[in-house]
Amino acid sequence: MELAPTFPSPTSRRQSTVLEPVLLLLLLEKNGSHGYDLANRARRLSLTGPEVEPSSVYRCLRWFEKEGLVRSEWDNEGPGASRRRYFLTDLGVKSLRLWADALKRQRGVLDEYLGRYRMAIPQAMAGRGKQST
Amino acid sequence: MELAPTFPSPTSRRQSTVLEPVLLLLLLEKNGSHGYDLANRARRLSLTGPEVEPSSVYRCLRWFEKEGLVRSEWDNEGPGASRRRYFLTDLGVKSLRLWADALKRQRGVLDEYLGRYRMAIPQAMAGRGKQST
DNA sequence: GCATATAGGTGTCTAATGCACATATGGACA
DNA sequence: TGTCCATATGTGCATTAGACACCTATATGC
Repeated sequence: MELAPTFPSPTSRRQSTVLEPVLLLLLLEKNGSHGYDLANRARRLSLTGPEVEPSSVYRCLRWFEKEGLVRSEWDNEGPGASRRRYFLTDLGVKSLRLWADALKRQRGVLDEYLGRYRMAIPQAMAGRGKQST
Repeated sequence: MELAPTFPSPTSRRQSTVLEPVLLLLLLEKNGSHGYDLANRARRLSLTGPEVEPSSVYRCLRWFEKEGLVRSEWDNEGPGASRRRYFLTDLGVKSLRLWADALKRQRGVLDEYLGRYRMAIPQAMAGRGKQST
């Protein structure tokens, strides 16, 4: 548990609870991506801050493959170390669709949350002596 | 990790990673709430489905108190078992404000995610033979 | 030779939390 | 009286995610 998301964070270091839908979308956008590239592109879409652990990405991708959401193949072409390229399966696309539906609902809840927050916070500010920020 | 949020969920049962801001807002809306009531009201604002474990709520509230985000007092008035009433402290309000800021950013990321999803999904549907739904 | 960027991992420990279970009060009802 | 249910608050255990440290390998620049 965290005091607040971007706080000095007392003990916890929990990161992306929502890596899965991000990786699935990035694969939909560019099928055949490899882990290192996905880890870099995931930062822009990360719901929990711009930090994305590459090791978490690799593990997630292996889990995807075990569950049949992606298949992979080695790519030894080009310079540098070999890349393992990942490709979405039909099941992967289906999973992504379910994730997207859930995230739409989440956005609805988020809107309700923020609306209620805006309704409730002014009184609290007044009642406690108008703290700044 | 989950295949998808509302899937038959193979192994995991992870619930609300975002209980904290919900409870803080509910306390702002009705200061002096008790855990059982918060658990019921939290279902409407839960980002991960309508299930909210009361035990998680109680544990979260005790953690809040330990961290100084709330203070509590026993209420033996009225019928039934005693309630422990919780009151936000200034630190609790501050934490809520930080959470709200983070959730605003999250909604921005969510918007980008859903926009990119809508851009990318039609091609995938066409390329794979227009699956239904 | 050595650092750095790219690329892909494993091992381990901690924190979150779902589930089962324990406790107590008071009302309904037979 | 006894039993059941709703309210109300918790604890203990086992599973799980994930942060961090660490390891390997290739190619390029200095």
